[in-house]
Amino acid sequence: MDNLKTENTQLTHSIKKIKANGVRITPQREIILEYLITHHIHPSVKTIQAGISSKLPNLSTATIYNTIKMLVDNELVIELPNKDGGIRYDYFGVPHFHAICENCGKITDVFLDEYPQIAEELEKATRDKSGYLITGTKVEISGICPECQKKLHLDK
Amino acid sequence: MDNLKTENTQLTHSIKKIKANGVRITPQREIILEYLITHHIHPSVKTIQAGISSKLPNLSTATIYNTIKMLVDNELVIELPNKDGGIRYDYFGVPHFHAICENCGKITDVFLDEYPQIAEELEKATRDKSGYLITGTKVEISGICPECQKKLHLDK
DNA sequence: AAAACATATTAGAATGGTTCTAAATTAGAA
DNA sequence: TTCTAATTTAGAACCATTCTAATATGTTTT
Repeated sequence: MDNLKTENTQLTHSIKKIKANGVRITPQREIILEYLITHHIHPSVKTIQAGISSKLPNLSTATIYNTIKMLVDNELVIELPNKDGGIRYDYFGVPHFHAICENCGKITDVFLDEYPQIAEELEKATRDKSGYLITGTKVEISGICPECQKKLHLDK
Repeated sequence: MDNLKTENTQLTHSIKKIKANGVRITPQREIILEYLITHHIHPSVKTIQAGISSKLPNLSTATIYNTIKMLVDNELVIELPNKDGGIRYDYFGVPHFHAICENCGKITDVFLDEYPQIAEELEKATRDKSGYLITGTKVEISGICPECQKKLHLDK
């Protein structure tokens, strides 16, 4: 497993980064962070809670929300609010954007070599035209995923 | 006012488009649509309700939600879910993207000549890499707006 | 123009994700 | 080890959105 080493490295680096900002590391925080680094399913709070319930059976939802807020503040995680009022989360190690299925809600990562340049171009335009101080860019493509195309008989 | 003619045209065209899809035009629907065409403030449902309360004092929130759903289905309006659990709406006449202020929540339109090409490039990559059937693209740049930069003493 | 019917509107209740609160616990510094 | 501020917890509160069932209305047909 090549991923394992990478993910361990990411965990170590992320924890270092958090500590450097004067934030305490608790077992809850480490386990939530590890879950996000090792699960690229853009989980909701509920999904995270279910995913680590064996390790932390008494974990409060408030703790998950607090931890995520901390991770967002430390620029390790981004929030993906959806139309159903919920929010899903994404450990943002490598820059990428998202395709979201309008039928089943699945979120798919899209990695594109040119993406960082494109994001920079959009950010520059925003800076120039609106005077914003930019902190981040999010691209979301809506559509129907291959599985749902089949289900809905939309496939060729 | 050059805008006035444009906005009237947009209203007429939008209503025609809706009717063509077999949807009834009611006073509520027309007033909500007109409000969205003439107010580029990315309003929430509450803001819309307040904005047209003089014309429709007894308007139910359910009607606003229903109307917006219809307008989204007819591709006249896009939804902008935010982190606070609310959704804001945008009449999407001319393609553009958004800058959102992390401090005050304001959403600012950014118009860029190259944007349609950039969106197409991102959509092509998504089609090729993920097999999605694409229906739309959303770009959101996070940052601090000029006013909040001043408030927060972040200005140069 | 009137009747008929499917569709839309309304008020208020229900839902459910997120935030708040106050008490108990704990990480990390001294 | 002791201390203290930060964190966690359980559950209540909040609030945007959705649902429901009764009422009203826009279109089509006669």
